[in-house]
Amino acid sequence: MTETGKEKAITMPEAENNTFDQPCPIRDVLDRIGDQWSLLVLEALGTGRMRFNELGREIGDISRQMLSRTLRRLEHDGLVDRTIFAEVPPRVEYALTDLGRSFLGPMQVLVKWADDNHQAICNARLRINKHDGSQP
Amino acid sequence: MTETGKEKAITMPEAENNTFDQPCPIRDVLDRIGDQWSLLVLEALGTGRMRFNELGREIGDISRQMLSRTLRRLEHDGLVDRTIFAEVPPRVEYALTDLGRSFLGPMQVLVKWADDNHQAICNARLRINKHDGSQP
DNA sequence: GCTGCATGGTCTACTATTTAGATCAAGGAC
DNA sequence: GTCCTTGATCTAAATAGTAGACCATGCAGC
Repeated sequence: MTETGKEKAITMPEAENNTFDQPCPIRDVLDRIGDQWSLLVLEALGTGRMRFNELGREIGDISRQMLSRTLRRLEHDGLVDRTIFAEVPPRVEYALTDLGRSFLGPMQVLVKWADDNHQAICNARLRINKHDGSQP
Repeated sequence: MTETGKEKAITMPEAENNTFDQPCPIRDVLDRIGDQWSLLVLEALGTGRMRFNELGREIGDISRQMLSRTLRRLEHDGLVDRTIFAEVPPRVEYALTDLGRSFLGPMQVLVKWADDNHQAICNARLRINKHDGSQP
């Protein structure tokens, strides 16, 4: 079950879904950036170019595989640029492209909302929502 | 090995993480709305109040379990309001709260970006990114 | 009177994704 | 010679998500 001959996304990172049969572009784009890590990676890169492990340290709790995969996807989508320096030990730097930078604005709006409404959300969470069907 | 600082108790819907030891509110909020489904649910509810199955049909490919879980979480976070009508067959309607509605603006910005840049992303995807170590 | 349908979920069994940790390659420090 | 560094990748195990069966309830049809 674990290593059966199914070549899925783990074994073939290159063979991602390239067919754009998504009816709506929003859905298509949200499928990519709406995951756990992409926003965080883009936010981290918003502060400037970074190396792989530096990025991992900045985000804190991302596994190397997911960092690698997320970066590859963002690069593939044209949001992130990857530069390899032929040094030893190897150095690889990641930076936002123009397209990637254009995303910072919308993301900042989102982050601002999160910041502004964090307290309200905390309050809602602390209020025990008992749905015992209290019908007046 | 068991729990090293990061507990995301999604497996236990009742016992959600109520401790706010997240250093940054952005991270805390993004952990909730930055998943596959929350955005889509909020977007769907943005058009008006809806019943459970209606919502599922609108989104299309969400499992009932995830829809239920996502709605419960959004309700718990105070973004969505749940109204049960004591009828048979049972009727449950979901609607955005004021807090939930306040999120529509930021989301629209995001959706607009997705819409505007969908083509650029498609172009980037179609361009085969071969990283054969071509250093300048 | 009994069966079947509709709704809003939940439970279970399976599948897919994510993680943790080992490993790799290659040059430099010791 | 041995170990350290970096940027990954591979494997095995844990976790998250899916599809579909199932539940309760009142009414329509037989």
